[in-house]
Amino acid sequence: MARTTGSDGEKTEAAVREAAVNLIARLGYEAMSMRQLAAEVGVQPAALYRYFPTKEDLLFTLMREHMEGLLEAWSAARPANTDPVSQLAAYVENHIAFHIERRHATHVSNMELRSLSHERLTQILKMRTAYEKELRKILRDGAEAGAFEIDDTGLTAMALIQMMTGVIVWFRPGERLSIAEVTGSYLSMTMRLVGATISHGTARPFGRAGDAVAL
Amino acid sequence: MARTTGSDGEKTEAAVREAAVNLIARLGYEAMSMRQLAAEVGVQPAALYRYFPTKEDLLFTLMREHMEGLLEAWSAARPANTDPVSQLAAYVENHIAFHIERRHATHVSNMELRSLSHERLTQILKMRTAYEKELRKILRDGAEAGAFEIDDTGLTAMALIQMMTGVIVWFRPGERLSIAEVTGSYLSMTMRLVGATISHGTARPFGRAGDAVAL
DNA sequence: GAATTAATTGAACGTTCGTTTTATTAATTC
DNA sequence: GAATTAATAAAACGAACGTTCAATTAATTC
Repeated sequence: MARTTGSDGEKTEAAVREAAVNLIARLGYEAMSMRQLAAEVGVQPAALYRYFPTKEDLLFTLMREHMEGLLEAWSAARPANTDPVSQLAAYVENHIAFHIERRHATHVSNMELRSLSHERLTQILKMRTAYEKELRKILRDGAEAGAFEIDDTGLTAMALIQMMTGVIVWFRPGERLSIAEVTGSYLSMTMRLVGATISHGTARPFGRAGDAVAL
Repeated sequence: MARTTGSDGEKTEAAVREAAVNLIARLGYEAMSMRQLAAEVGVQPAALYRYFPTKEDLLFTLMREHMEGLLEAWSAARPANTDPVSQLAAYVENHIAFHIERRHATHVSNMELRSLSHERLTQILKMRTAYEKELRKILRDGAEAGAFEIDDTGLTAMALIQMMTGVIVWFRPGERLSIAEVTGSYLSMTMRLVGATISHGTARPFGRAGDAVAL
C-alpha cells in the first residue's frame, strides 16, 4: 500500500503532535519510540518523518509552541496600568489556568529539556526566562510601591513559579477541588507569601482565601 | 584479564551508586546506558551486574535509599512537644538542607518515577506520602490551635513541598546566596504563606526574613 | 484524462541497547 | 600452598532503536 484514502497532511501532523505530547508525558521522551508513536497515530513509522525530520525536531516543536503559547497567553491576560496586586493576581490566575489546561505539554516542557541540543535548549530557556522576568518585575514594582514585603525578588519569583506549576503534579480535574477553588487558594497563598497589604479591588468569591489577601 | 589487583566489591558498588546518581541526574535514566555507567566507574559493563541484577534494580535502590534517608533525616530533626510553628520551621529547615545536600539524588527520585515497575512505584510513593503526611499533620495541628490560617491543608502541604523542593532547580552552592540565606527566606515565605501569627521562639539571624514571621 | 504532487507503505540499514555466558585472575581460607 | 571464593574481563546474544529509501497510490492540477 501507499497513500491511503482520505489521508490529509494537516490532520496527520496534528494527530502526531497530540499523540506525541501524551506519550512523552506518560513515558518520557527517551522511552517513547517512534514506532510507538506511529502505532498510536495509526501510521507507519516512516510517515512521521514527512512532518518532523528527527525525533528531536518533534520534541523541540512541541516545547517551542508550548512556551510561545504561554507568553502569548500572558500577553493577552496582562492588565494595563493597574496596581501590582492586581497584576500579580492576573499572573497567578493566568499561570494556573494555562498549566492546568495543558498539563501534559507542561510536563514535557519541564522534564525533557535535557534531550534538546545546546542551541535549542538555550532558545527554550530564553523564553522561560522572559516569562519569569515578567513576574520579577511585578514583584519589584510592588515592593518599591510598598504593596509587597519581599526579601529577595528573584528567589521569591522562583518559589512562586515552582509552587504554582506544581499544581499539575497533583491536580486532577473533576476530583475534590474545582479549578476555581484551586486558583482561589493559590491566589490567597501567593498574596500572603509576598506580604500583600493592599486590596486589589476584585471582589471575587474566594471565601476564606479571599479574606486572607488583607482586604 | 579478569579480577584486577586491589579490586574490592564494596568500593566498586559505592562507586557505581555515586556514578549512577550523577549520570542519571544529568542524562536521565533512559538515556544513560549501562556501558556509559561502566566506563564512568572504570569497569566493564558486565561487572555492574554483580551488584545490581538489572538496570531498574539499580534505579530502585537509589530511589529507595534516598527516600529512606529523607524519612530518617526528618525523624532525627523532628522536635518533640513543641508548638506547630516550631515544628513547621524544623520541617522546612530539614527539607531544604536535605534537598540541597542531595540535589542529584532528589532529581532522580522526582524525575524517574515512571521508569519503575508498578509495584516499586507504589513502594516509593508510599514513602513519599508518609513524608508529606507529616507536614499535613503539622499544618492541621497549627490550624486547629489557631497558630495558622489555612484554607486547605492538603493543598497547602503540596504547595509548600513543591515550593521548597524547587530550590534544587535553581540553587547552586557558592553563588549569590548561601544555604543559610536561602533557608531563611524560605522559612519566612512559608510562615507568611500559612498565616503564622505566633512566634516560634527561635531568634536566629534571618534578618528581614525573620522579622516577617511575625515575631 | 494525463501529468504532477501529496501522503503513505514496506522493507531494510547500521547502531546501540540491556543482559548473559564463560573464562580468568586476585584475594582469602584452611 | 592447595582449594575456594570474590571480582572482573571479553565476547557475544537477540531485540529494539532512529532513520532512510524506493515503490505505490490518492488527490490535485492543467
